[in-house]
Amino acid sequence: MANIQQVAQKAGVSVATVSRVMNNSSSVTASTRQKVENAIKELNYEPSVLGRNLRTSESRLILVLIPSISNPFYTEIINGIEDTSIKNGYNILLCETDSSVERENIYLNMIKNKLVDGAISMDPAVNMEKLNQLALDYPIIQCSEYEEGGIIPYVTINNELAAYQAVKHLIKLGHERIALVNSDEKFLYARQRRQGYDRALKEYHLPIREELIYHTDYLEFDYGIQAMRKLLEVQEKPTAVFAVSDTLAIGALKEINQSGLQVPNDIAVVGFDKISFSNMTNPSLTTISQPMYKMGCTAATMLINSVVGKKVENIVLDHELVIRDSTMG
Amino acid sequence: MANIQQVAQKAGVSVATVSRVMNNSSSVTASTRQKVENAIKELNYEPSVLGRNLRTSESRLILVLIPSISNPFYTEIINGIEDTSIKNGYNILLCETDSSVERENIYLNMIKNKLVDGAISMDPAVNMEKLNQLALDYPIIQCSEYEEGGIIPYVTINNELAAYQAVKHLIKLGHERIALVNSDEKFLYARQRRQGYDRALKEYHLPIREELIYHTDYLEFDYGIQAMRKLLEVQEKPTAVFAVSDTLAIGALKEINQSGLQVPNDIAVVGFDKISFSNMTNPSLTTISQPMYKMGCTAATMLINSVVGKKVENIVLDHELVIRDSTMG
DNA sequence: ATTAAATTTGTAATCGATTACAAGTTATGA
DNA sequence: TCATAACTTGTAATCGATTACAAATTTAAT
Repeated sequence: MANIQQVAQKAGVSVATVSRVMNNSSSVTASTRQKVENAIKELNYEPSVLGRNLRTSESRLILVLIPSISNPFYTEIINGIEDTSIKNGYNILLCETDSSVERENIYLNMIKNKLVDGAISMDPAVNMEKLNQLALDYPIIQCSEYEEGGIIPYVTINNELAAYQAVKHLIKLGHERIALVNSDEKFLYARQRRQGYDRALKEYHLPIREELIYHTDYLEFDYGIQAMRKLLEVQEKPTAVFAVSDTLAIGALKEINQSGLQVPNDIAVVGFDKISFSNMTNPSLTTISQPMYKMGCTAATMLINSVVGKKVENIVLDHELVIRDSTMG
Repeated sequence: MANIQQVAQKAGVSVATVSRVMNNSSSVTASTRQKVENAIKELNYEPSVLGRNLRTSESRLILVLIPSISNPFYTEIINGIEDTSIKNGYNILLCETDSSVERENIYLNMIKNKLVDGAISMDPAVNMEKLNQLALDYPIIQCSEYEEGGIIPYVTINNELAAYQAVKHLIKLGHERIALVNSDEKFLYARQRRQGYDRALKEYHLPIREELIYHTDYLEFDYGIQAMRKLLEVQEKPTAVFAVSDTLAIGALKEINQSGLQVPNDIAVVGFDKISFSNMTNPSLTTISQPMYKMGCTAATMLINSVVGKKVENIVLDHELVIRDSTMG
């Protein structure tokens, strides 16, 4: 690969002029510009991003941290982030942390090293201490999961309200024994969805039965199966299940079918996220639709604003209850 | 962020010595090493990857190109790539091309710009001309999809054999009208799987009926539904369907259920890939299991070998037919 | 004690760009 | 025509590391 001096030499100009042509910054005569452009073409020159970034200390690269690429919830968000970033001349660097502090550190250090201009974190298990510390010096946005009262700007939905509406929908259908398949309540979204569940039950004077509340360690299908298996062992079985993710809900669906019961007649199921697969199950899944693409776009916009020095505000987006066959056959 | 000269000054040594401590290359006395390490700790110094890479022209970053993050097929491969990379001191940069030449170029240019040390491509729609040209100068590996007789090393499975076995399985169960839901045969894997399908039918003296072969433009669920809808309109309906991806097969399953027919009694279904969802459908999906994790590991190993200058050979990994409920109720 | 060999440390060039400032060139107006 | 303003171009410093090579120091051998 040719470098800028070779181009300058071939064009018979200085490196400064070549740089000016590349960035069409200050004025260059048409004739010299032509000479330089010819040299560039002849040598097939492309500027070294490394050299440039070292000098300008910007990379036009955005770090996106996700816990796991296998969770379909993130895919739409990422599409939003990517589209918005590219539109603004940034590229994204997608990094899977597996919720491992070690990996997370490797990636977060990129921001200190000027390898990226900022980061969007979507990992609920992120090391908030480290993130807050970094956020003092560098642009960081939290997407979907966040810290209440923290210093890092975030985009999210109203989890409490969404859960409330999901459960209320079940209650309106006549259900009284409604199970909750939640994840670990160390996560804020889990606590918020739990609050919504509680509020709906209280509002309709239904008791909160601990035996109908199950916590899983992970959001994968298998854990949904596990959860449902336990819930079906309860003396008075639930007639409806609200799971805090579609993956869990689909696992539950599978286990209910397996046990010979019918959805929604014997047990109704509601999920959360509206992942694309939620429409492929049999029956199709009632779920809360998060505006995932828009969330991604918003997060990216916020981050880029933050990178260029603008002040950004927290944003709460609207969600929607999507009623399908798993609650109304 | 402190830089190396500040550390040198604080420790009362030269920058060269600091660099030596950082890379524990040549010998440094215990006492000076101590001084430097103290200074590093005090200033909270972390070396600039940009400066280092510019000098050494290596980044210890690997580019991974996938067409779409929403296809679950890639997730396990990526896990394999990531684990192997990290074990060898490399990090990965995951990039979604959406099979867009423009985006692809942006990312592929990173390799010329020394932002990454090499690339693993998994995009069947990749611009082979550009990729081949790059491969002359830089380490590149193709994973899963590849070019026959090309110059780029690849890791894959025997697609023809896998398809042959899948169809043979259906034939052995007594099926004679077996539909094929294929993707565009401009892709090598599609042509190979088609060959396997043809071979199995021929071997058992069954006719190849064009009306039972459907090509889709994309691999998403919706296209499986579309395909099945068409196939159900055929005069003599198929009694079995072989789809070249699980996502398509799951779409087909959904459409069969929707139309009131039973899987596998009315129509049997076989997929390809063994994505994690394939076990969540009702009934669970018979499918070809690709060793995705291992494929990822292999691709990463090959690339790293290539980066350090070793010669690498093409590798064909073993697959497996996983028989589940969608073919044998 | 003296010299040679081995080890440790420092100086300065280098990677490939950008950019302030200086210098050179052209255009403008009296 | 000449002074001045406006515009082009070039020189050289800079970003933050690594690393030959040189210099200084320590160790070993006589």
